[in-house]
Amino acid sequence: MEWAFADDRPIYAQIVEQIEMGILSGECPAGSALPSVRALALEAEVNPNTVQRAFLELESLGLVRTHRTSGRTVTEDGELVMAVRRRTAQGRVERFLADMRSLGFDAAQAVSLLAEAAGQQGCSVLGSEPKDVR
Amino acid sequence: MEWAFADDRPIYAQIVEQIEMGILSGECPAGSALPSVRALALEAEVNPNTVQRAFLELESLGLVRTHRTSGRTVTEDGELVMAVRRRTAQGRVERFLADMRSLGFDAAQAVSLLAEAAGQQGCSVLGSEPKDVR
DNA sequence: TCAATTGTATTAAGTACTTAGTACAATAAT
DNA sequence: ATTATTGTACTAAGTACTTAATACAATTGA
Repeated sequence: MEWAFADDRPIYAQIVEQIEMGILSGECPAGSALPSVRALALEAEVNPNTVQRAFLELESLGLVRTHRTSGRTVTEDGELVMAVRRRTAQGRVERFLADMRSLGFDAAQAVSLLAEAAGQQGCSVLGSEPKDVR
Repeated sequence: MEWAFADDRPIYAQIVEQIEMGILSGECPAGSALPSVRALALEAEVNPNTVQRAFLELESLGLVRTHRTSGRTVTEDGELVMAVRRRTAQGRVERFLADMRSLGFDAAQAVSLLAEAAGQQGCSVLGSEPKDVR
């Protein structure tokens, strides 16, 4: 993992998101070990307290389990992981549509632009006048 | 405008974004007047200093002009507005693709999910196993 | 001319995030 | 048993964001 952080959001929140994504995408399989608080703090070059806070949130989400003195592991509840993944994906989709609507692109145009960027065909509507979708 | 703010990002940044979107979408036409610092502070129920800071950033973006004692107006540089709109839209598209990739969806699946949510047809891949796209 | 409105500047205080440094309890490994 | 590693807890300090409360300069408009 790279552990690069933007400065427009708390670091602990970005650690939560990056680990969560690793779990949801299957990069960190169910039951696999996570780095210790101190090890991750060294690797990501942040304070141990910040890592601790991130882990606490991941536990409250149910995605991570703590074993008193033998570190943390990814949850083995595959159902939960899949449910969170579905919900997160749905949220991203809706946020994208809302963002594009704010920019004056309707849903069909958003799909076109995405398909185009995804390497599929599609004529560009990027230069078109904004639609009034309010 | 509604002026609702999330608590995970500075308020001034959210004001910048909402006004910027209004300009980029054409809701606030070129040359149109913007509310005064005090008026917007009242309307959005935030401190005038916070509004002032947001306006300063909009000016540095070139989207807003200040007239010493007669308020602020949207820039009349239509070329700039369109350029920013294109760049912003492209950024949203790329962020969405990156987010979906982190969740284990490839570009084609991202397009499918978006088309589905946009009201068009398309079979759901939301429940599928994550693809390893790293 | 005069009052109101506008942008702007300043100081002070409170909260959240982050870092630094230290310490303790529990358990795994030797 | 002893050592090392783990999670956890705590205090202190610095920075950024926000609010509050004023104040001043410039210009508009009656």
